[in-house]
Amino acid sequence: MYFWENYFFVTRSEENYIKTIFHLGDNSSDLVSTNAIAEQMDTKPSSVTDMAKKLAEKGFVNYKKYQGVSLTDFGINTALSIIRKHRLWEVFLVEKLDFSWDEVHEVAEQLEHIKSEKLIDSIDALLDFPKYDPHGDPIPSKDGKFMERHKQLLSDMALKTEGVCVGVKDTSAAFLKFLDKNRIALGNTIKVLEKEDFDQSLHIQMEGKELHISHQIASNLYIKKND
Amino acid sequence: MYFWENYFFVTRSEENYIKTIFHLGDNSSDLVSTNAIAEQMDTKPSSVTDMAKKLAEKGFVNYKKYQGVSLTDFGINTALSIIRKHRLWEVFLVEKLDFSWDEVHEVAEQLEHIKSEKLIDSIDALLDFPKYDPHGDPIPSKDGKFMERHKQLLSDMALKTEGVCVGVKDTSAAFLKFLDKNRIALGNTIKVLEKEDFDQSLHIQMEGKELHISHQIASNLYIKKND
DNA sequence: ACAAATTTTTAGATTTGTCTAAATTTTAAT
DNA sequence: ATTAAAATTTAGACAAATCTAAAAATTTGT
Repeated sequence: MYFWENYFFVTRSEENYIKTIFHLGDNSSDLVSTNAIAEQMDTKPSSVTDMAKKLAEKGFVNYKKYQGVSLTDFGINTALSIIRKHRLWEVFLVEKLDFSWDEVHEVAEQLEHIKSEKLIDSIDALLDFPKYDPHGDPIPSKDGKFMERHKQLLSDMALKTEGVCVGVKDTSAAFLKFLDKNRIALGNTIKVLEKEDFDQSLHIQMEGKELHISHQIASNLYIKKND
Repeated sequence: MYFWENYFFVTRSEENYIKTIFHLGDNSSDLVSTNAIAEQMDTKPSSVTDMAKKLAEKGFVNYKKYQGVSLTDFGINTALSIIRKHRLWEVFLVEKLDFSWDEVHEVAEQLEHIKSEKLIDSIDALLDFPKYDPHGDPIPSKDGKFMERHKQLLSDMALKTEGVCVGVKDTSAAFLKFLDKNRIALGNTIKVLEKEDFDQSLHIQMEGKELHISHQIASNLYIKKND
C-alpha cells in the first residue's frame, strides 16, 4: 500500500466524507444524497456538492448531478481502511488503556487519520487481531474483508428465545452509560421472558437476574441467537 | 488542562511553529529569527512573519518586528506538552510495537497532535512513566518539568575516561541505522582508548570489544561519565 | 399535469496557510 | 558614515474547505 501513503494523498476532510458516504450507503449500491451527507456531517449541502466533485475527480465516488454519490471500489477500499483504523484504535483504548466504551469514539475519530500502515498493523497484532470493536461492530481485515455477524435486535426476538448480546445500534455515550449502569454488557446471555403489548417493553432474564427494559432500549441492542 | 482542549484551539500548523521555535530557542531567552524558522520548517520567511503575528495575537510568542520571536510562558508550556506527547509516542512505538528507533519520528510527528489528555496520560502510565525517549531525550512530565541529563559528546571526552552512551545528537534515520549496524546502542559502556590527532577519530572500547570511530560519529553521541 | 415545495447546484465571499515579488529595515564592510 | 548585502515585512495572489444567497432541477400533491 505504498501507493496510498505517498502517491495518493487523501486529506482528512476527504476521508471524513468517504467514511460518511460509506455509512450512509449501507452496502446498498444506490446513491447517497447531498442533503443526507450534509445533515450527517453537520455542514451545508453546497459544501457537499463541492466535495462530491473533488472526490469524483480523484476517483473515490461516482457523482451524478442532482442525483447523489456512490463509492467506487477504490472509495470502498479507502472507507474500509479508515473504519478498520477507527475500530482497532477503539479496541486498543478499551483493552490497553482502560477507556470505557463511551469514551473511545472521539479519540478514535482523530486516530483513524494517522497515516502509517506499519502502525495500524502493529496495533492489530498487539491486540491479537480482534474481529469486533467495543460496540460489537466488525473490524475489516487488512484486505478489506469483514464478517457481519448474524444478529437481530432484541426487540425483534420471539418470546422465550435466548441469545447473547453482541452489539449496540445506538453508540451514543448516553446510551452506553445507561447500559453500564444497568449492568448490560456485550457477552451477556439474554432470554425474553415476556413482551408487553401496550408499550412493547420487555421482561428479560440476563445473567440470572430478571430485568424490565423499554422498547427504546431493546431496539438498540443486537442479539445473536443461540444455535 | 480542560482549557486547552476546548476553549483554546491550537491548529496543527500553530503547534508545529511553536515546537520549532522552542527547539531553535534552546532555552536561551533570546529571539529566534524569521529566517531560522523558515529554514527549519522548509517554508518561506514571509509565511513565518504571518504566523508570528498570529501566534503573538494568541499569546504564544512575543514578536518584535524585524527582530524575531520568543515563546511566552504559555508558549513554552504548549511546546512542552507537544514534545511530551511526541516523545511518549516514540517510546510507545519502540517498547510496545517493536518499531526501531529510526522509524519512530515520522509517526510521532502525526501522533503528537492528537488532542486527548486522558490518552497521553494513559500511554504515560502504560509505559511506566519513562523519563527519556528512544534517542535519549528527556520527556517532560505532565506539569512541564524534565531532567536534562548531565552528559557530554563522546568527542569531548578525555583519554581513558569511561561512560555510558545515553543519547544521540543527530537523530536522522541514516545515523541511527549506522549505529545499529555497528552495535552501538544507548546503555553501552564506552571508554576512550586513543585519540587520533590527524582526523580526530577515536579508538574506543565498547562492551568489551575495540572499535575505531570517526569524529563525525563521536561528535553525535552523548555520554554520561561514570561517577 | 402543473404549481408548489424541496433538493441541489452555482456564484461569489471568507478563513487559513501558504507563495512570489517588491519594498523596507537591519547588518556588515569599507 | 555611507553604501552594499542580507534579512524581514508588506502586498497581492492562490488553493482548500467552508459559507450564504440566488438560481436551477427534481419531486410532490392534488
